[in-house]
Amino acid sequence: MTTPEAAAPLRQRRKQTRPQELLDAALDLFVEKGFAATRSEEVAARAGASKGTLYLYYPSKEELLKEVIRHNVVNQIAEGVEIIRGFQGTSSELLAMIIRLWWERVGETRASGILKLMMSEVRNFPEIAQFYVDEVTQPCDRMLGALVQRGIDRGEFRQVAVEDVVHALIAPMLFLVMNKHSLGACAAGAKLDPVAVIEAHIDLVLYGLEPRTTARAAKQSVRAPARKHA
Amino acid sequence: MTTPEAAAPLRQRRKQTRPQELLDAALDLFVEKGFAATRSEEVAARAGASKGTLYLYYPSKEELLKEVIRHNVVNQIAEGVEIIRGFQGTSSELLAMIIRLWWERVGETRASGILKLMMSEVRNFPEIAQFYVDEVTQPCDRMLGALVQRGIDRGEFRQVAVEDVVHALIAPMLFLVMNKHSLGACAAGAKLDPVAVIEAHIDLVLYGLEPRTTARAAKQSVRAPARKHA
DNA sequence: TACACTACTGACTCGCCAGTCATTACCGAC
DNA sequence: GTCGGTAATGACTGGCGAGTCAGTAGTGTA
Repeated sequence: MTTPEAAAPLRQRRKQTRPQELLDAALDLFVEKGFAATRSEEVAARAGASKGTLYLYYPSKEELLKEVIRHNVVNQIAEGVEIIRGFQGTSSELLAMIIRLWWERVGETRASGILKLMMSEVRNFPEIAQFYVDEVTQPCDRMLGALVQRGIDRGEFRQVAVEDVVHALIAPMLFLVMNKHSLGACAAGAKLDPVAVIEAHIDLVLYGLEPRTTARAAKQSVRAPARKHA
Repeated sequence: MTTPEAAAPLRQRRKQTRPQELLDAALDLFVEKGFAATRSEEVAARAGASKGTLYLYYPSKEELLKEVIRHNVVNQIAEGVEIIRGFQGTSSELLAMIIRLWWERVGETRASGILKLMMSEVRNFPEIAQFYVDEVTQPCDRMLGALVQRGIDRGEFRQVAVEDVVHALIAPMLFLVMNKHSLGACAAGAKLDPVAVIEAHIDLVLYGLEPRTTARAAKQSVRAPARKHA
């Protein structure tokens, strides 16, 4: 029962770092347990603060959620746009690079939790949904759409329904992120090897996008009776 | 203040149909609002019953959730296995058929909500997670793995990392279901055309799986420095 | 050392909701 | 029709958790 010689103060005054620490704790817990099932005191505790401190920085649990989203969504798009604009190589290389880069910068990081959070909670917060669609989903679709169109224009990709192919491209990223934050995180035998899946996806898709050069390829594709898009 | 001439009884006795009605109501609400944010009285109300009636059939909210999962998961796999076993045509046709059929029988129906429910809630219920992985995820992976392997064995598909390709195949299904139950359900401009995306996916993937016949195809694929699987 | 200022704390309040159970309404048997 | 059994009800309780605020402890200044 002795006092440690260099006892840290029981209360720490860290006005500068609190907001970020609280946001990080909130993101982790909201992703793990869901918004409604997370108690605000837990968030504070994980950030090393008390409940009162949390409410000092964020006026309500819902505002905290909104701030978590806003904070983690900013800057996720601009970088990708710049990369595409300045890129010199083939569209295949560019597409593969963008996919790998996204996984490295977002998929593997804490920020990927935002995706799960959106999918899980968004129907209870329609304003957040609209914000996310406008600021993330649509810019992202446009960016990838431009990339695929670039490939078609340069003769590197065959003619495809750009908009729909974009969604088929994105899907495995969502799949991996959801796995990481749900089944993969808590059930035996459900954890995937993200890099392997990504490489399989890139391989499949780039080959699938190549201009058709064989007679067999041109006619053997199994088509549906009707297509919506040209 | 007159009594209607053919007044329906204020209390309806329907012991046979109650459980199913309660499960349906619970599934809808859990998918829409999340488990924790759904009040048990809401579930009862949507099923046209009172809270007491709900607890007459299910001992707790959590048991209700488990029953919702169990009830909707049964029989989802067996049918697919039978179709594959008896199929005579090419593996491409089979793969395309399975994907379209799944969308028709599961993706488009209320049962697809189970997928969102699992993704969103499962970390709070590890036993459910394990049950789902054992009963759904893994059988499904094995089934599709067998299908892809069939294609490779018959020379219809090129050599690929079967396990990883399977996940790349499944991903757009998850993507569409999540869209349907989250952003697509509540934000303007986020709704997808599932059939178009599925057809783009099938087209891309079947072409991507074809044996490589051109010299260009064999060498131009953009490969990662290292692959985990053979 | 003393003081003023402010970041921080956690016991408290109050409303909400899971789960209960005494009462009520329905229905088939006679 | 009436009676016994049971399906259904909803007011009630107990506990939990979001949000508050009077008090406390750290920090800069003189």
